[in-house]
Amino acid sequence: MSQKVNTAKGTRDYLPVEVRKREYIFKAISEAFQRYGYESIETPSFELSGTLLGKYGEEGDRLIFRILNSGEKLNKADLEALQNGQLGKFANSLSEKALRYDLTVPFARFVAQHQNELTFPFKRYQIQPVWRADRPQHGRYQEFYQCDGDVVGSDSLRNEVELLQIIQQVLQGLKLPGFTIKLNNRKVLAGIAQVCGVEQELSALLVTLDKFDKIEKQGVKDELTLKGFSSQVLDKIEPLFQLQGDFEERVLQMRVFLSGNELGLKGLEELSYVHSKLKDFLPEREIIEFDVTLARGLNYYTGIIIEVKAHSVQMGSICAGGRYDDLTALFGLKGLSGVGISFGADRIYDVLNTLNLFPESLNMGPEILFLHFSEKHVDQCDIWAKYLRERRKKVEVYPSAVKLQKQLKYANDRGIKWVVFYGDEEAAKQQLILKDMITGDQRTYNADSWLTDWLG
RNA sequence: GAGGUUGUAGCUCAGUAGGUUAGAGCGUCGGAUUGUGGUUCCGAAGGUCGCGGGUUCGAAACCCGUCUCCCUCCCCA
Repeated sequence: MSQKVNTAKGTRDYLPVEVRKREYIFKAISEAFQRYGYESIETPSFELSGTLLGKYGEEGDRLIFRILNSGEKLNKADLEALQNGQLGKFANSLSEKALRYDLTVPFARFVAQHQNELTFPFKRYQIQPVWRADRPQHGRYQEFYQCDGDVVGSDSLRNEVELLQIIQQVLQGLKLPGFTIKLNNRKVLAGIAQVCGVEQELSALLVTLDKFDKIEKQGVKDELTLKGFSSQVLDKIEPLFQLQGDFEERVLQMRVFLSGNELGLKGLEELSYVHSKLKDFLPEREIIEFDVTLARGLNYYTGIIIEVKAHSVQMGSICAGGRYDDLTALFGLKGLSGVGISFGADRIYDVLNTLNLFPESLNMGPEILFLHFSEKHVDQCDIWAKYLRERRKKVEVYPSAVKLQKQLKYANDRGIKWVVFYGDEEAAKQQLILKDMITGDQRTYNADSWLTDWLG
């Protein structure tokens, strides 16, 4: 290699062994969704800027990759805006398309656009890459795959329950030893703000509250003080840091905190309902946790908020989601409530890799390789190979008659278990040798009957 | 978007008071073994020292810029 080459920042290549592992994850997720009747859809990699901009909060727009206009359209560049330092306006004049930032907003657009072609409640899953102009860090990429499942057109909490079951099944299916599903509810958070009389500063309060697990109580208080919250408010929220016990016990404590606040109590009721239903389904409900400080979630969430973290590995959340009552309204379709979750496939990959949880079988290549002695004998090998492939075996015939040492090394490197020796010596005796590359054992078979003998 | 850090062979890394021809291990390739791999032994190939500029008689090393890596914010899968 004479020139230094690299993938772009925050992106990476996937070698065959990595693709096998990724497909293992995708398969676990898509099969789980399918078992619950979700249909797969796809949307374009990029959308009109207007579809995406403004949907993810003020910070969100900054992280959206913009696609530069090409050709004559560049003449539309608003140089005046540039002169005046209006960078946002200038950027908009240069770009009218953007790479999707997540799968939820494009899905909302999709539902609004195809409302007459869909049957509601509509359940879909979608596995595609998304792009964020974020600064790469451990477990954070600029291109990564999300695996979303959403239900729109039903406000039943049974959908939440179903999605949580799916999460549990996927993660259990992937043999993840431990994980915590944290739940909260936007209504509870709104209730907290109302009780404290800071409804106007709701999002400022939530952003800080959400950092509780990281910066702890004092850190939260310091930051809130810095943001101008009064000491009365700080005193008022004190009980939020003192919650103890299991899910229901915490709900009870919050009932006291939110007593008289209709919205907040409604949120608690929802949480309680979801938790009680899960009890019937999930064998290990202790992994379900009520976390009042969980505020994370995009600003379109209105109900339940979900976040999942893996145990015994330091990594951000591997799955997140929530209910959004009005997302499609932004695209002209009102009165349609949705709830969804999003698995972070790349993070799940990193977790499974770190904990060495991928099955050993993923390292295996084709099952059997026919060594190539000469064109004369390889024709017979092709016939056998065809027979085996028709029986769903992964089979290779080495392409040329290079020295055996090289062919065996090839088999070894590829993780091929069986190799077949069929050269002059074997052909003369109407035999072949089958060698087990793992144990090193080899056995002679009759060339006419080995297939049935070996296949059993 | 703000701050910090890193970059030498395919990989992991040595290499500074600036000084001939930039090294090792692993991997790769060839041979020992022209019909037996994963072990061993011998040998070989492989580097614009991230990129661009500057300081200097002389830069992998010092300075500036840029890109990348990793980290802290921000935000999030």
